[in-house]
Amino acid sequence: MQDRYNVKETEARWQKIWEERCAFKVTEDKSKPKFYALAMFPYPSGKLHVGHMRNYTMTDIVARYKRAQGYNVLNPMGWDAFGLPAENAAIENKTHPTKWTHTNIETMKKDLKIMGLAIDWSREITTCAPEYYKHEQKFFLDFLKEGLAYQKESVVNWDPVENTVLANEQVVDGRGWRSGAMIEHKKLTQWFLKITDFADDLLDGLNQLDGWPEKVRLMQENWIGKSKGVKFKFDIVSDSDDDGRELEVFTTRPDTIFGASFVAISPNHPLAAKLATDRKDITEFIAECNRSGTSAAMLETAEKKGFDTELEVRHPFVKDATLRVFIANFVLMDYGTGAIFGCPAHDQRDLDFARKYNLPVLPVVIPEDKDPESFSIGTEAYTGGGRLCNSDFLNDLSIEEAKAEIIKRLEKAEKGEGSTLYRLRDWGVSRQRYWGCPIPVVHCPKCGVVPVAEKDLPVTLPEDVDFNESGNPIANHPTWKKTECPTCKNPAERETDTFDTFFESSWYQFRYTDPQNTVRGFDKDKVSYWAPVDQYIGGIEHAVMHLLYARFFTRALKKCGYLDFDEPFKALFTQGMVVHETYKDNQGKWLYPEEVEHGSDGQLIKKSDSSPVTSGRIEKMSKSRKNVIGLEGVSENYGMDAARLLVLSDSPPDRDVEWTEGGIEGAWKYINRLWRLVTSFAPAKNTQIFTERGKFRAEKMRHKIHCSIHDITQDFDRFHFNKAVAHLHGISNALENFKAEKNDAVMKEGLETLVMLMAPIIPHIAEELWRKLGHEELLVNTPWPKANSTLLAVDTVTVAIQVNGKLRATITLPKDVDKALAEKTALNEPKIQKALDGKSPRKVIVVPNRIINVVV
RNA sequence: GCGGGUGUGGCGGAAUGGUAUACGCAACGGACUUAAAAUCCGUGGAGCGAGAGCUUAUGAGGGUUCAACUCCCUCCACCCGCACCA
Repeated sequence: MQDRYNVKETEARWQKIWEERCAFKVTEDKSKPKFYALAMFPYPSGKLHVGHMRNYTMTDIVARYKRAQGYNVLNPMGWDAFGLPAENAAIENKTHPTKWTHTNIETMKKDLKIMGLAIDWSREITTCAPEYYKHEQKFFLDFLKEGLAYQKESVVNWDPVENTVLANEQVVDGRGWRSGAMIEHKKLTQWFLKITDFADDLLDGLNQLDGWPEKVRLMQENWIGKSKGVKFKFDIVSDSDDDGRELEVFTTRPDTIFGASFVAISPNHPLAAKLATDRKDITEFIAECNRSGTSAAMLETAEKKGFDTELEVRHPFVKDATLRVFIANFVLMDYGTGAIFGCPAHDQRDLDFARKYNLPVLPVVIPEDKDPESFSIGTEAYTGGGRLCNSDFLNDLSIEEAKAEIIKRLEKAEKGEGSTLYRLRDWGVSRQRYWGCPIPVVHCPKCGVVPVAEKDLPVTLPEDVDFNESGNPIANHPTWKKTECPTCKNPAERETDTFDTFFESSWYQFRYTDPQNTVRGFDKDKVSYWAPVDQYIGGIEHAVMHLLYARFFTRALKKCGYLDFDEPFKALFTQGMVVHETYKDNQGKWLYPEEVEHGSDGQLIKKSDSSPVTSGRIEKMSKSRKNVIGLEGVSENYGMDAARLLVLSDSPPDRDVEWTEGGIEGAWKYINRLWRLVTSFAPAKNTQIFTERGKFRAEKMRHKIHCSIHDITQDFDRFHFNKAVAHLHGISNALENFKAEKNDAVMKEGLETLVMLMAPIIPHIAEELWRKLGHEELLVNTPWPKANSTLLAVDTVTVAIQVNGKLRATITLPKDVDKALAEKTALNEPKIQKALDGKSPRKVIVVPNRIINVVV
């Protein structure tokens, strides 16, 4: 028996052996079923901490488990290397983004390697490398040809002090995060991808994605936001009446037209701009609206404000009735026509607006059981069903009938038409930033926008840029943008915008299938063999944007002939985060967990000066709050197996898990228990004879062993890793108790099964114990155990007996016993007799092998 | 504001509408030890009771059912996303 498990030496040794034997390197092999397991790749932000571990551990389990089941498993890793933090670091630490990014990648790769993941490192990709991004520049040129990319004006957050475009997260309370200046809305010509061309297809495709969580599909469905309604035109009342100006609105509730009490347009509506030309107060109101950020959350939470333009429109169905036109800050130019009519009685926002500006509120839909005379609207709009009233020719119709009637009349009068609208907007991919992939087009004074010739790709980023100047460093570069027009050869300028970093992450899953290809993004045969990804694992925060963009990109690539399928990710799992307590010192500064300890009285104190420390909320591990646990320390003291075990134990994989000192201690103790259990096994050489009782216990043990195989296999298939850990405890506890039986054959079967079952979760110690049990072949090359169905079967079951739904007794019955016999046995049970207290049962419900409920 | 989710012992959590609290952590009692740590054995929702046992409990409040953590309605709290963070 070995006395102690040397975790550091053991983990390092097996990682070396796996690497030396290229255990996880894969190539296309048509003789085996393939399995593509993918973890969302990391942004190289600095150091890896245990908060990052969960995603990789779960993907690793899937990869190892599927491999044991005989699949040819692709499990790659790479770096989502473009992004804003690199530019912030450049400004703050004067480090060039290239250097900062590559240094971080190096550190994080080292961290990833000590986790002992079953990754094919030969396929590593880095998105900021020209070898990677040149292919997406080619894709963009293809998208241009296919009409999937185009330019239009769109609004950005503009910091007038820094002369730069700000991300929504860089706008704090309407001000730039660094300059503190009030931000402005500025219109820029930007590149867009036509994701809306695929709106219906992306929506329909969700039905086929049965390997995705229902909630993510719902979120995408809502994001696409298909809604049927009608677009129609109001005539604008004007003094010089004959110019016949019109205002087009979109509504999903044309049935409520008789309840309309105002019309509202977006501050960015062309009509608003037109009115502003000779009205200073309107210009000011629009400017005020534009001083909040551009994000939906900011716009929607801002106080609802309107400006009465004094303009009026004619009601389309009520002769001589007019509606006032407001400019309102809650009407979005991007959605519909940028103009709406407000029906306060049946829309809460319209009602709030109407009350504020004293506009009429007329109910036009009332619940079936209400009387139109007495029905009135207070502070809450009525959005339910019912029939029409106060609506002329619509009266007494249902909502659906009324909608149809209005559409019919509008179409007949050529004033409008039924139309389907999507909330989904085209994907704006232009970013006025340095650290991204350059958009490969040239602006020529004569030819206009001209794509860069394919032979001239990649358009690489200039290295010598200045981050101290305000504005976009590429645009500021003295020479980089100067080029000649690919068509007319006259002097021209390069596009200085770069791609949104979601561009890189929209196709990286395909690049992994052919990472070294210099000619094209990936080979069609290779992508056809490996893709789509069979199991994708990542955070719920990517539920909509990244995942929707990647789904769109796949369709766009299909249209350009790169591949033959629509969906990039067959199955998706969204894992919860690792959370940790936060600490602040008496100055209110965040402290790292290692700076804090418990004082003699149990209070938290700062190690350096014993000053008091307050513990804050348990939050997602993040550098800014310093509640991070580094990997090295954990690896040094407990090993990665213990860490992997901790992030999987207890909490279900899709919920958060808390990292605590006690938790890692507990995991470490269990690792050691497993070590002692297996290494203390010393088979006797002589033949053993067992008593009847011993044979019975051995039978029980074998039943437990095979139940464990069955349970844990099922747990892995269903992503119930926390239950797999619980079931591992189950079998190891049973084996510990069984030790006393001295039954070597059954004990060996049990221990070997245990080691095979633990392998995907805690691979290092499993490999070590497998060797200790006398196996020469690597455990990573050993097939997954199969449960013996005859050993799984049981002949008796415990059945609960309830009286009026309350548990009164349990009895043991033969499995699948006759219902009548079960009922009779239950009623004869003394405890039941007592509970019945002489009353006779009115009804007895027998659920076979489970429960019997006696109703009196 | 809109959309999506979560809520069960002291703690993390388990439970095809069918014995609520599996498994683990912490705690307590015991063994070993000069002692401690480690390890091993045992106890354990809460309340009442000497005890057999009874009552009560899955965020709050209603409902459906022989039976509800599970299904339905209302509410509360927290978390995620909202299009230039990744």
